[in-house]
Amino acid sequence: MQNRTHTCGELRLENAGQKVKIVGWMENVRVVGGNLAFVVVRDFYGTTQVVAETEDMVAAFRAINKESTISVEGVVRERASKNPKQATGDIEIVPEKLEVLGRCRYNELPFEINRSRDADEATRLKYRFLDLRNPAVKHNIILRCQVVADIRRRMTEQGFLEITTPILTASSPEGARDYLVPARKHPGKFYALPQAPQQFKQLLMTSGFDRYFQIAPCFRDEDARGDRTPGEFYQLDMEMAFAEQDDVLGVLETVLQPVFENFGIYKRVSQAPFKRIPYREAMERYGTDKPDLRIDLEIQDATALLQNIGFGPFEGNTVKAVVVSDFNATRKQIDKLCSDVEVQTAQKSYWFRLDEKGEIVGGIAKFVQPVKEQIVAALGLKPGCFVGLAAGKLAVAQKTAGVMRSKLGVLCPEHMDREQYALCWIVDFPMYEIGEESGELEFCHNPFSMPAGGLETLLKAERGEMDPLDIMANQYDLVINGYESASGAVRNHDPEIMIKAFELVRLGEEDVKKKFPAMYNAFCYGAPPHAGAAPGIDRMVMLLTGEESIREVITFPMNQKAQDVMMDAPSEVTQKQLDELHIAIVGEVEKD
RNA sequence: GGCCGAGUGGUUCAGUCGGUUAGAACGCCGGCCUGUCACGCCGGAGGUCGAGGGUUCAAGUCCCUUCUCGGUCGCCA
Repeated sequence: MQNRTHTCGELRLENAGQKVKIVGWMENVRVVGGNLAFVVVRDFYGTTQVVAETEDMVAAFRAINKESTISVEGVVRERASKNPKQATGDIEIVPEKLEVLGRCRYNELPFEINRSRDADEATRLKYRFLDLRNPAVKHNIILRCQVVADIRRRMTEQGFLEITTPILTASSPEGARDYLVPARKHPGKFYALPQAPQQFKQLLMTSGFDRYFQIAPCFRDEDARGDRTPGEFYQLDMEMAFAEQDDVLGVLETVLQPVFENFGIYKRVSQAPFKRIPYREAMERYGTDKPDLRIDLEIQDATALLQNIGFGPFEGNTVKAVVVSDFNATRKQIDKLCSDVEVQTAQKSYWFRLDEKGEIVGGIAKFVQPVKEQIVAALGLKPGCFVGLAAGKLAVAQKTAGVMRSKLGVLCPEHMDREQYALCWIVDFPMYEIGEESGELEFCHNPFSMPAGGLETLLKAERGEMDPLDIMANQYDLVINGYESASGAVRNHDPEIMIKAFELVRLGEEDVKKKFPAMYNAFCYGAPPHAGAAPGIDRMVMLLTGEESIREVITFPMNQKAQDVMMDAPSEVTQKQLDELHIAIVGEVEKD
């Protein structure tokens, strides 16, 4: 027999009596006596039990280190004692021939395969090839493949073409830090890895490809987070010509809603069309542009009532309140909540409660007491309510209250129905904002978005007939359970509007040409109105699997410092390589 | 770069107020065991307590410095 006849997941009772050959990793040997041992063989598909019944065979298996790859030829037999927990638990193989295919040279592993998730993450990443042998770890990667395949199918069914775009391209002047690649043939010049295929997909639109998508790698040299991998990540990048916002939202609803229903750990999923919440409303009600709608709490304004009660931090400030009914957390939990909020926002937060008798107690109760009747009426308070408070300039108070809201959701399960996917669109983002550093008008997100109302709106702002801060962009984010999961826009395809949009931030035609030469040039040759978006694949799979770390859904992730400890990247290169690239290392550097 | 947390046999952790020979579980090695399936029972090996310095009669424990990892803020059009 040359190849395996069956995988380790497929033998059943009806195979009893057959002569078979399986191959896989020797997961475990349970010796039950001098001439009886049970051996577990694992491959991609499952595990199968092999029973050694002679002294020689027991000794042969015992001589092999666990996790070696072996092949076993033998006869399938019904088990004397079946295991209902195992798919192949009705049968076992009585071996006739045992062969070691790939010896594991170590009898102790860095971690036990089936408990690898308990091991230190640095160790897991260094031995990721072993970590991935764990079916629980492997499962996330398999699911990711299935999700990507499903997305491809649904996009293709809707007439989208998958087109790949260059990985070596030009550095783009805005946004994240670029990864640079020195150009050997052009001393002193660099390619950059794309932060997204943004410009290429817009160029494809001007070329007449009506519907484009790509499961696209994106590269950004920014620091990692639990939900953000450093270096590289994947997006479902898509764009449609002659399309508007509703067309894009409709396509993504058609694609993503079933993905969450079919692959998610939670079976309840928002039905399309998803709720659309204007940016300003989201900030007002949830204190964030990525609200977790699984939490039923909303932020209320308490400025008029509480600003002048003589409590210092409220004076002259906006005051936002989060009311939680039937609150029963402990004082210790409240203190923890406030300190967590402070860590995350660098802002103090305040609180009081209504006890069972309806008396105002705790926190800043003393200050609130004089306006008790008004506040109870205005916020609709009942006995047992908790009121979390945040103060500051409008945006600060909103943001702080928003963080408080999400932490209160976690603290109070009765206000957060966790086991579901709550999807919504945040729409109508402002086009401009006042930059924190510059104090001047700047683009809020990206300059590719079409301002709502087009040229006419920009001209009004220019003439002083409207506040540029009130100009909305045709831009939208998909938010799932509090995670920003996609970002998109109706693009600005009109050079004239583009220039005007840039003029409002003290730039002009020359800057547009310099920053986006290909796109500007292309748009001067007749561009279709177009719109698109880019949902993040990694983050989506993370939500589908319920993982809290994005690294659990990436096959070979880097650590927080953007190092691949398995491959030892980044690493030093030879002087010859540097010379060819005209690169000199200057200053202090860490030596490996 | 700031802040928070962690670092103790191969792995995951415990270690009280600074005080005997630093413990446990899993793994490993040896022995016993004829139906195990997280096999069981008995025995054994395995530790510069991340590193360096300090305080002390005495440091895993207290202090300082530093390294590594994770979380978070900045950052991520």
